[in-house]
Amino acid sequence: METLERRTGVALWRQVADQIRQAVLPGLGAGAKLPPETALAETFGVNRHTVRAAIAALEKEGILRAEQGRGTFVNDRKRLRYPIGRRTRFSSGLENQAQTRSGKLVSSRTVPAPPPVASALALPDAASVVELATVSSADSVAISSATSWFDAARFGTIAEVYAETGSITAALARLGVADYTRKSTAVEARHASSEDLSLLALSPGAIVLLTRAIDIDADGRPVLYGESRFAADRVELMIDTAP
Amino acid sequence: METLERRTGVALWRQVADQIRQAVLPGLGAGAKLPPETALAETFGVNRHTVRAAIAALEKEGILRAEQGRGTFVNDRKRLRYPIGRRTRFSSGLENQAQTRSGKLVSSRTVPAPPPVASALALPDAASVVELATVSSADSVAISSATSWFDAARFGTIAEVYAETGSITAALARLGVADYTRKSTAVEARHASSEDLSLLALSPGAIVLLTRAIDIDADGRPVLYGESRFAADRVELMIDTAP
DNA sequence: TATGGTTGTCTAGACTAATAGACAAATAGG
DNA sequence: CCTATTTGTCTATTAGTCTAGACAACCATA
Repeated sequence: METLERRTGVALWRQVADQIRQAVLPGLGAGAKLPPETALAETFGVNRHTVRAAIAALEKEGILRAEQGRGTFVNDRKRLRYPIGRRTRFSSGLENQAQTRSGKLVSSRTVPAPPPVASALALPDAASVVELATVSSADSVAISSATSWFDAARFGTIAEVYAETGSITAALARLGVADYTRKSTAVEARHASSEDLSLLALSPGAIVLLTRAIDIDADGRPVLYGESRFAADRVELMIDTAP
Repeated sequence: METLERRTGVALWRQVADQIRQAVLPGLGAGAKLPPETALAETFGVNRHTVRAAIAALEKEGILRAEQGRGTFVNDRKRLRYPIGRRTRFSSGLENQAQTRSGKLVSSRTVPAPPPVASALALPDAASVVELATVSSADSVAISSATSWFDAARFGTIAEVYAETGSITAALARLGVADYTRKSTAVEARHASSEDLSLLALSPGAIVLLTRAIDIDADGRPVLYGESRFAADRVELMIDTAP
């Protein structure tokens, strides 16, 4: 617990905040009272002001709430479980966990396929692809920010259709893809970029889960290559490996 | 190129180092030459000395090598792809990507099952379980730190057997589980705890991919519940959703 | 209402991080 | 052998982080 490292480029208050978030909070229920600042300062071996900076950061993230004279308390914030399997769909995957789900088009453009995209979609190198930037939300909380690429020859109008429907599944259906399945998913984790910070309304230093996925139609043809960045403090990925 | 965030408790030189490691190096092969410090400073929008601090950190990590008068070069160390599917195994999953794989027992103890463990293993609430803390490495680089729980009534001696073999698969085989498959896997991402920082030799602020998994035997009985924490800068998870 | 416990605010000083500029030292190429 | 390029070292200044102490503001409760 008290293993903080100095002179490593990460401020002590941020290390304390990270440890409180992941080590202290899981042991306490929602609404529980945090130990007083002086006690935390002693257990972490830092000054009380350093603990205060950590708590202020966690307060801005919305997971703590300090009340003068009473103490500091844990806000309830459970993570959504986002299922990933052969039939991965944003909306239906969260339908039991959120009242409303929505997708918003941030931007779209048609570009020559970058090499990894061309290879994922099995297109020639200079092929034209539609690039969609979207943000998906559940109960009006932004969950993920995604960039998706589609073969422009086959799905040239998908941006307009997505803007109307707010759903990839619905947009593909209207463009003739009755069904599609997940071919592969890779997962990484990194610090959120400044763009994702604003799209997902995160605080600096926040983590995103990044998935890179290929979806194929019933004939096995790739229809979509996408990179999704999930706010790691709002979502966990539930991987379904059932046959 | 991503923008840098100021006043977030993470020093600019560390952010630059993280971005060079994650974004710049994958685009360059082993032995490639990095752009000169002045050019990097300009693209990142920081002072040359800040870039130098970042390069010095990456040099200490062993992934860069600066030579006066010539330039700075990549020592290559690409991310491993760790496959997750119905038959997830540490060693065989990485056999094509690393010369040597090994598992080391950090500690073990027998405890009453915490509620989530009992529920995952389908055991009564007060059942006794063996808790194993292990670190797995590939080519002598620590890849993941794991905590695994086993029914003590069935696998009471697994700690000793694991310590000998360095492999969960081998240990289970010797205890009568000829085969097992992955029932479920959940993936989260978080900042590394101080314990994982030291076990995985990471720098503070580093990210880990956390998987929580249940493995079952041929009869469908849970044999193991485990939490693995992968160093996110060394591994990506490759999810196999094939039938 | 008096008291002890807790968070909020302020000041001050030591240390770390970031910027800026100048020049030395080593290398590669003409 | 020059010259341009690149990394290495040094000094100085400004901004941010951490520590230390003191006290105010607020709350619960005896």
